[in-house]
Amino acid sequence: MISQSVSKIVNRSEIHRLEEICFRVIKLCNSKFFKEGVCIHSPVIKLCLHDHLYVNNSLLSLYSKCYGVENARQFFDEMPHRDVVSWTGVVSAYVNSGNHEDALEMFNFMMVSGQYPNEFTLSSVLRSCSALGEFDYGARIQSLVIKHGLMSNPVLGSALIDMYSKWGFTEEAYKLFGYMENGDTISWTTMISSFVQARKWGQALQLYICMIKAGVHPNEFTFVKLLAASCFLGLNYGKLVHGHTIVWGAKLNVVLKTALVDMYSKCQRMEDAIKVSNLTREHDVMLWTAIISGFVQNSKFREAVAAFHQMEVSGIAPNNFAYSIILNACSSIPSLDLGKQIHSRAIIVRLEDDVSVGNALVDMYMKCSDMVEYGLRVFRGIHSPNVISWTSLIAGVIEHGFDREAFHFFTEMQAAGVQPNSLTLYSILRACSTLKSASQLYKLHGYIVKTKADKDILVGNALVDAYAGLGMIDNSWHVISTMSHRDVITYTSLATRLNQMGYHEMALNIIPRMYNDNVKMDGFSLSSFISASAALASTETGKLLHCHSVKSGLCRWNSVSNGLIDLYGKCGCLTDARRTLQEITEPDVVSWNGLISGLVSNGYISSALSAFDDMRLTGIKPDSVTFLLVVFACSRGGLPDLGLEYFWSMTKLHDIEPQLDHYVRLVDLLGRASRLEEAMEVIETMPFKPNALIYKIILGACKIHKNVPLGEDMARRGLELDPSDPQFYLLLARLYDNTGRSDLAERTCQAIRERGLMKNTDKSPMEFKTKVHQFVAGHDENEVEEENRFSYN
DNA sequence: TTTAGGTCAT
Repeated sequence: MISQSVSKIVNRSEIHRLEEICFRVIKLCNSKFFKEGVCIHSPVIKLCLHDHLYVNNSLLSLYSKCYGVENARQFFDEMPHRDVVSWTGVVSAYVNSGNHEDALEMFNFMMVSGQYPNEFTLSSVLRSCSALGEFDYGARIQSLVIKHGLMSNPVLGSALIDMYSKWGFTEEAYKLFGYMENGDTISWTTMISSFVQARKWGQALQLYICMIKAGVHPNEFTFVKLLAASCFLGLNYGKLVHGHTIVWGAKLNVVLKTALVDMYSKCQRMEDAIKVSNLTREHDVMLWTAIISGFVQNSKFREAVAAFHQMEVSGIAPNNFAYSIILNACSSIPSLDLGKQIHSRAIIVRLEDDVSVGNALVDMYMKCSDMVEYGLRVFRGIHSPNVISWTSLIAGVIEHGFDREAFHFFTEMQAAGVQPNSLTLYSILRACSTLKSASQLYKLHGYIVKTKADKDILVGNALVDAYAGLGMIDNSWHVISTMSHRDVITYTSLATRLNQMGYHEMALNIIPRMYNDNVKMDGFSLSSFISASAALASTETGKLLHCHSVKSGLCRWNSVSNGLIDLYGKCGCLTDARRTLQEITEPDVVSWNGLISGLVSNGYISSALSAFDDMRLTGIKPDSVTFLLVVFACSRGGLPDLGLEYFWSMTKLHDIEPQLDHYVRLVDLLGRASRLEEAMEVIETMPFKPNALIYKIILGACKIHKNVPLGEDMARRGLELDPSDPQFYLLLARLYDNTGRSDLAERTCQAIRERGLMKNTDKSPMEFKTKVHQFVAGHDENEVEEENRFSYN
């Protein structure tokens, strides 16, 4: 219709009138942005109005919107005359299409041509500087802004604030904001956005309060940013901001709804999130993605899958974000079947090549499949793997126990020009501990110091833990001393490692270091310290830690109270152990196991079995550890039939499959009760290969029951398993001694010396001999008991 | 011809 009217006018050769009408039509097309507008570019118009600047500038704008920036550029090049609007038009065309390099190049041409920029040009150029991180260029533009006296222009002010914020210079941005008089909604919102980007949530909210006081009206843009801050400030702030959106009459568009959904889901209020999303019918791909993500964050995986399906049914195609999130849900469930289904859909919708989807697939296969091959195959299919792809791969192979391969991938990643980030380093440092590779650790440490990656506490903590995992405690402390700050994880991981190595006193010495460093204990660290005190049977330290747990309220953590029960049990303070259990609001199976263990190891067999009954009466189901304890209790209490009953009740009543340890206890139970034949039958029929301990137990029992042939057989079978274990000889020597065959006992001790088995111990041959005689004198329980002693932690 | 907003991952 437009082209017809224009043609009619051309035929009548009313050129002046045409100019005016064309100008208006183009303006209309520009503002309405409807496709019919493109007919205006017909050659007739171009010929007739070839040197009409205003018309051409409008046409340029239309070209960039309808035909893309390249055509706009071509049109610009053909223009006989250009003014600041023409130049700005083509610069902003490049900016809007994301061609920031070309935008800056065009701006350079403009300056060379002698054309002065205006505020419109400068704000466009600032956007490009911001996007490209062109610090010096941006600073030059700022000086132009100052030179032209445009600092008070709110548009330029906002663009400068935005640029400084994107570079991470929040303070400079705030200074600029302070210089601006008459800030408008946009400049205030930009500054709030700057604080949010810098993770200064509280300052963002404070600035909002100042904004209201200054009489500037917030709008939906402002609230979107405030809601992002509220996610981290907590639900009360989020609700307050939500209330303000209503008070200030902000338009509940799909963007504001998405921000509200995100806030409620991050505050674990999915019901409210859904309620908000249903307030209006408008849903787009980002809103749906936020909803799906919310369900995943709140571990509602079924609902997440349902929402994904609902989104598709509503006619909105899930994008790469939605696919990544739903694959993440598959990893968390974990469900390989669902993951495979989503994978095939991603292929159908051609999102397979998207790097985010690829990364999520690598992660999903690594977490859901028993084999690393699937994940590796997906990884190899990613065109340009980024640091997240590599980290998913490395963390995945480490999880599958391929620590050595992780190092190969780490090297390959760097060779491909991808630099590791904190999480990559965190993962690879874990592999160092597992591989016990000090040389790799030194290399990594060097790299970390060089790249200043240790500024991230995650990396610093991983380094501390890696050195401690290799037993290099001094190096751990050295790293700690070089860290800019330390947190509770720094000290807890070190304490845990020290406990694992048996350096319990060193673990306890961390407490004053933490105190001096103003690092507060949490439930995890306190549990570690309690466990160190328990291992040392240190009632004094234990009681101090108990006091601390009550004062700090950390006794609410079951792991803390359970540690205390264990501690009191090991110290023989069974009244305290029982009281601690009674003070727990909801004791769990570990709490009860702790009490039973304490009672058994202190010889209170009937009390231990009563505690087992009490536990079941309170509705707590016993676990496999409980049965190790009760069978052991029966063994020590000389109650073989009851022990057998408990043992068989595991499968019959409690659906717990006995493990090798349970069979060891069972053999011990029967051996102590002189039921050696039954014990041997257990060994022959159990679904596990006997271990050395089980032979030692029978061998010990043979001594008591003076069964030399069986004892010799057990020693022979045991030595087949481990010929270098001197205990078999020692136990055999005891058996011979006990049956009056001191000649054979002496010959057996001789064998120990001849075979050089003493080097495995710290003791001299004489001490060994004495020890053997000590056994004979009746203290013989200790030697096997040492290994046989129950440890449930 | 110019300025501010929402969904993902290791």
